[in-house]
Amino acid sequence: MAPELSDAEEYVTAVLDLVRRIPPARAMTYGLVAEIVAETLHRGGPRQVGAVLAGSGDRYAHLASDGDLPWWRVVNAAGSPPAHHLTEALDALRAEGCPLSRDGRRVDLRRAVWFPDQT
DNA sequence: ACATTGACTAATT
DNA sequence: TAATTAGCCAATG
Repeated sequence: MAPELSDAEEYVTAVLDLVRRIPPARAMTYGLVAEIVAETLHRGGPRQVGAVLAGSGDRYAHLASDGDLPWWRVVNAAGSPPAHHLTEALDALRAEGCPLSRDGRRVDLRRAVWFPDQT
């Protein structure tokens, strides 16, 4: 059976599980991820989601299940990927055909945004 | 306890 | 459209 998780681990797990479900060529915003998670855990905000993804490679590596985390599908409210890995994220998004703005520097959220209940 | 920090956001200019 | 500002929530030291 599943091991007991601390509150922090529970939150991290919820975020990672949701992000893993984002289909290729689609995207979610930090705020949207935070809302969905908060529906069940009743805590956290956009900045917490950012903190989880920022630490998914080190601090939370033990919960990140290897490296299969499509972190580039989570962008800010303006559609921009994290500044630290901007080009890498944009390359990945372009590669899977995610709708981008005309200048190709951000996701066209009007077309690409994904909600968990729409498969 | 308190201050700082951040892969955020919405409103304002 | 881009820069600034104030609010936000929880982790960290």
